[in-house]
Amino acid sequence: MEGTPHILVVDDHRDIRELLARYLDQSGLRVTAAADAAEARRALKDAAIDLVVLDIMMPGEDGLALCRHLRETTETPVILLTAMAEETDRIVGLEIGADDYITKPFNPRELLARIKAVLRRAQALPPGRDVGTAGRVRFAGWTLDLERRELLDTGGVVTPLSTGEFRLLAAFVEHPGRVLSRDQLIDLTRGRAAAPFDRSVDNQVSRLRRKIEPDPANPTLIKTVWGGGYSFVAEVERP
Amino acid sequence: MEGTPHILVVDDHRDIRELLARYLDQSGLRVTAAADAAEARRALKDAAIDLVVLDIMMPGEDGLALCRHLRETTETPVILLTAMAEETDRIVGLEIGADDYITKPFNPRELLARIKAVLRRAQALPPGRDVGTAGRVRFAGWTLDLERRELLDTGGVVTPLSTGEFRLLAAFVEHPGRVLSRDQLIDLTRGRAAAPFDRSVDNQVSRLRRKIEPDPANPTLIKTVWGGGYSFVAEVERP
DNA sequence: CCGCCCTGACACACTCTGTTACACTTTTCT
DNA sequence: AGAAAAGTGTAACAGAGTGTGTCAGGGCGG
Repeated sequence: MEGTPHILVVDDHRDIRELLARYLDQSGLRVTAAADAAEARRALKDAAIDLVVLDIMMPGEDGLALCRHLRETTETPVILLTAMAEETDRIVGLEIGADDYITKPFNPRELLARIKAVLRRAQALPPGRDVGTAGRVRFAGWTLDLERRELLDTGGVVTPLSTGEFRLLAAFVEHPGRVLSRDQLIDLTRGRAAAPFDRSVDNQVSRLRRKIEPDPANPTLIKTVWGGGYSFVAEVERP
Repeated sequence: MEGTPHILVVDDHRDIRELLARYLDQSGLRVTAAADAAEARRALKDAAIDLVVLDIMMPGEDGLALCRHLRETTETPVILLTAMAEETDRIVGLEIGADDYITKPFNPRELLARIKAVLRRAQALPPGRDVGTAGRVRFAGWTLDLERRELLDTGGVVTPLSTGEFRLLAAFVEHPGRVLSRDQLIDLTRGRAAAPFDRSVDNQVSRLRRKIEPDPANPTLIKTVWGGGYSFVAEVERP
């Protein structure tokens, strides 16, 4: 998220859409407006949207469906607009993964406050798209090139990694020292939920250890946390 | 945060406090209640709190002050309770760093939905250097590396600790000289409540003593407090 | 001194994890 | 396109980590 945050407003009511766009624009945010889900998807594809304000009551594709899709495929925060203070709608919205919601009629100032709150929370999140900052990281003598997806040893020789191994290692490198559950690792590496008795992570970890651990039988880089998951304990340097 | 999330409810009104505690408890969460900021601070110190529900209108230390303190010193999410739908209060609350707020009177179901939403977000992993207050501590010749989850003797040789042993030792090191009940230890090490006749802590203490005590039969580091729990009496240095 | 409760130690059952093998899918090569 | 290779998920087994039950020993109150 560089410079001014870019907000996408999705609402089929032209007056509300334009009112919001103008107000947010005057408040120093960049705004793109969309009248339906299709337009919204186009905007999300073309621009680097930082946050979506979404009316859930829309003709055609439902707002909730779009919200769900957003949550499944991206990290972009969503604030829902609900037409009425229908409580079940609210709860469904939050459970579907929206970051916040606000009921019409609402005060633009309050919406702005919520936008800022959500953006502040999301600011710590990775700028998934701009690979420019990805670059290289070093740990325990290894160098991982996140752009070229290559792992180099001290001599600069490439150690081949499969896609899954690379993603797993990248996930670890992005969260050093933190215990990551199998659920979280599956989410980070493949963006989907885990199956009930999913052992695939164990397998990938085992394969990765064989490639990067000095002694795979006594791991010093990827530690197992019994009943919790795995933790990448190596010191990570970002140049 | 593993196991059931532990919620701290802070409200000076006894009826609201107990109503909330009961409702959240029945919803499968663990709950601790506090009547004022002092109690709240104590609870935050003693237990591993995952989220705080905080009334901002309280006698003595202001709720907002406690909120600010939380945000400055920890990552624990906060949901504010505001007595009236005073808009400025709302915005001030969000800008102070609360993760959400709800105005009284409120529906417990909605609060529950918000709690779940905030917890889900908190679990969504801000990347990067998020190791918290980790580091190294030294005691009685041992060095415990909280990041790498390793225990080193005077010669720098690693003494293998299981996950449970490491967590127990970490809990002791974080609260030196303090008597910790079995309940508290289970909360701190596994984030869940204790079973009625839980002897697992005794067992873990026994196993840990065998590894770190010079003479496990006469413990000098982990002292037993008859009828109270255990106390880590070694001097802890944090560099 | 005696009964009671709490604690330490041990054994065992159970759960979780590492590894291997293999089937299935995807990619690469010809 | 088909065949070969690599990558990946599932199943199975062995081993380590952990919780529970039991018994013995020691503190505490009578």
